[in-house]
Amino acid sequence: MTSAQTTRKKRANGVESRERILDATVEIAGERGYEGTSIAAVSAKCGLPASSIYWHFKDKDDLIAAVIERSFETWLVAVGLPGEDVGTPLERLTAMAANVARSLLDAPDFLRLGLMLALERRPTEPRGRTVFLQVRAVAAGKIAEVAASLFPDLDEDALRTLTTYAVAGADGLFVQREIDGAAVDLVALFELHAQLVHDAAARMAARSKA
Amino acid sequence: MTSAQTTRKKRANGVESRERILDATVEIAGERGYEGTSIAAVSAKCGLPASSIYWHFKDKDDLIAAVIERSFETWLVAVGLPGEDVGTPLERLTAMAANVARSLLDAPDFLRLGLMLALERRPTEPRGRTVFLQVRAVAAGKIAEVAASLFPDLDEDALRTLTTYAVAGADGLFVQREIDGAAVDLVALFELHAQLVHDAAARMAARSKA
Amino acid sequence: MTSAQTTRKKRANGVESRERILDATVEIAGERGYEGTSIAAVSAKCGLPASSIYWHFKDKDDLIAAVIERSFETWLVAVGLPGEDVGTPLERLTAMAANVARSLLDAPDFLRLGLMLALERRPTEPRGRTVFLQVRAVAAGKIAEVAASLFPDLDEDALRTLTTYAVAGADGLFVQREIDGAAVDLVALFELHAQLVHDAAARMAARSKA
Amino acid sequence: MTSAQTTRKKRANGVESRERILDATVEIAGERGYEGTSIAAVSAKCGLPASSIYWHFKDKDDLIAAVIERSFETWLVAVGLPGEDVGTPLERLTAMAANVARSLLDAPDFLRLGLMLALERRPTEPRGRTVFLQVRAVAAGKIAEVAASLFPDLDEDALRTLTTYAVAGADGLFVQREIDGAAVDLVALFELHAQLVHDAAARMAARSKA
DNA sequence: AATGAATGAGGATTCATTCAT
DNA sequence: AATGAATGAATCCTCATTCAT
Repeated sequence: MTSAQTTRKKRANGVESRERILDATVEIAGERGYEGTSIAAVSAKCGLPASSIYWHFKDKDDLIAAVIERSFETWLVAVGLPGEDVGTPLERLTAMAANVARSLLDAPDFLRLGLMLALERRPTEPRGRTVFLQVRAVAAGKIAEVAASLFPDLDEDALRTLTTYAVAGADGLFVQREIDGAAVDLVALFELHAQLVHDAAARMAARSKA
Repeated sequence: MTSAQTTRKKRANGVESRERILDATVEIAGERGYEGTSIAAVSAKCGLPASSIYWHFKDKDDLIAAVIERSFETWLVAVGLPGEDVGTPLERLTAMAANVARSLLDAPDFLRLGLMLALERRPTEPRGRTVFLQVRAVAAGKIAEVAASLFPDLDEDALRTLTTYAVAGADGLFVQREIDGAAVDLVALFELHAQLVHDAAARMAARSKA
Repeated sequence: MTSAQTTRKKRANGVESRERILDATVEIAGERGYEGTSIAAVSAKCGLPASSIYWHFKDKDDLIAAVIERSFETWLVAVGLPGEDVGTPLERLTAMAANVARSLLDAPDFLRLGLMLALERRPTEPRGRTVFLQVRAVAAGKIAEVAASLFPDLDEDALRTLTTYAVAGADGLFVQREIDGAAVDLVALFELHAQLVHDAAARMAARSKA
Repeated sequence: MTSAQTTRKKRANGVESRERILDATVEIAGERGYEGTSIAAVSAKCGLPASSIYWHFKDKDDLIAAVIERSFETWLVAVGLPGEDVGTPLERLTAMAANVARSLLDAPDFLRLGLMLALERRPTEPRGRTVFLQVRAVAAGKIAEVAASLFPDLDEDALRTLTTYAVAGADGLFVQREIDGAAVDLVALFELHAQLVHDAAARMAARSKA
């Protein structure tokens, strides 16, 4: 423990301040979206003056993009890796879906905030939206990978359709959960989703082969 | 040409003004969401001064709620009635889904705006959000009705699960279309969705009977 | 009872509307003063649209002046005439003071509103202020009359000083009552005031005579 | 001349800005009361933009309360301490009254503004009104102290009555001066007031003793 | 690494008033 | 005698951002 820490307790810990700002922003942006997130509100919530926020982030856009980035990374860790390659394709898909569902129960802010941004169509697209779409493309890529490895016979078109449908379903179920809260059994619905996607993939793969 | 038309814009017709305001608001709110919709922007787009907007609507909340209500009604008309009772359940479901998909390509304002509001969690819920959720419940009800008539053996639990899944899928696909634009073949994806929901329903009904 | 009154109940009774507007204005202006009184608020309270208020009154200034005038007239009736010429000067003064005090217990709006206006110093004096000052001059004149008749030896200077002091005391006690409410025994204080003014008058008259 | 003075007005001194805002507000609020005081007008008079005013004061309420507080403190200094304990009670009371009268000729802003606020009865009491009433209670307390020391025989009831009467008289005379301007010899009237209060006190003390 | 103070633009909303009907 | 609709100016206040320290 340095003397600076003991006596002042506030001797400039840049990293910690940055983190405090992001924490505050996540909370507010998750509540009120992009426009609804004001620097003043973030400042009030994190205790640092507004001008300090500008020391850590170029502008509001930058701040929100950073929030999405950080939240996505956190989520990626929470979902975990695809897991071992055991069981039938259906078993493996179902396990993965349940895993994702559980990770979404903590309502990752990047998804809620990102979807809000994605639905907007403002002339100058916020950087946060771009980040979200990239991040989402990464996720879609992983899904496509798994699908391709489980059903090698799928042609490219079918693969894209399935991936789109799989991601869309995940989004929709997440929205449902946001709206109806605990009344929605997210894990069960994701398992159902996995099964239906699996069936569709099997059918498409069979047709492709023929 | 009446004198009213000649004098132009002065001493105007209340109903028409109201409509003009709603038209302008739909456009802006669809683009920028709740907070991003400024009364000044609406005023600029519809040509009426901001103070006149307040003659027709109590406040911004009221205005946006009205927009959602009207847009939903327009959409309901656009989707049309469930259609005739012909064909197999699968054919009928697929036709309905395609219908919904097409209607969403045209008049999706209430959905985009509504989803944005639904994703927010602000402490004092905007009236627009409430309206959207009600309106959405109406839509879910209709779906449940159709499902119950096509698969009378479904128990209540299965019915609720299926409805939730069907609505969630629709939301998700709509979001996908908003994000990726024309690259997404909304009609095809809705047809796929209809098929998967149908298969799931058939399976559940069979299990229920047994 | 005419058929119009029976069937419609709202067949244009100008006088009654005017009265309703004044009633509403008195309440609001008494609460919030001149600037705080908005036509919209008056309209909301009396049920008539704002434009109707402008049918009855030229503008806001006119409306408020009318309120003060009417309230003063009501009050004049409530105070009543100076009463019979019986008893010693002190007795008569005390009786008058008690009378005034009792009339002020209903907190006549013209006084509260008038004092608010009187304390303002805006560049263009509201007509309501002028009306109040006139009305107040009338009241001061009556007091001077009584004093002159009770103490004929008072010279003009002394008379003016006494009148000013008497009126000022009344104002001050009224303000006190407004601030502290029922905790102030207005009648007792007015009686004390009457006695002190009486003593001062007697002393001055004696000095004048000498 | 320091660089700060040369750059002029930029990168300014917080305390001084605050003071400038208060100065401007005192002038305007003294003229037009609470509602009549617009932030835009204050901004114009003090040279700082409206948004800067909000850096120093939470809102208009806060600003006006601060004005009253400061003006009262200024006034307290201007009235000065009760002075030395010399002369008869009457002489001392008269000297104090003249002192107060003179101070009211100079720095009466808090009183004029405060009385305006005191006369209002709006549902949500402005903080400025609360501050004024507190401040006024302090003043009344000092008067009661002096009275008690000059007439130790006064019982509590008499003391309260006298204090109320003394304060009310001061208010009323101040109002009179505001209305009639220089035509009112405030010092002379305060001396008369002091004498009458003195006589009343003496009488009450005698009665109390008996 | 931080922050007190400032600022112009813009936010929603209310104002007193008008006028055709 | 009354009113629905409109309107420009003003209201209070918040916005994102800057910059000297």
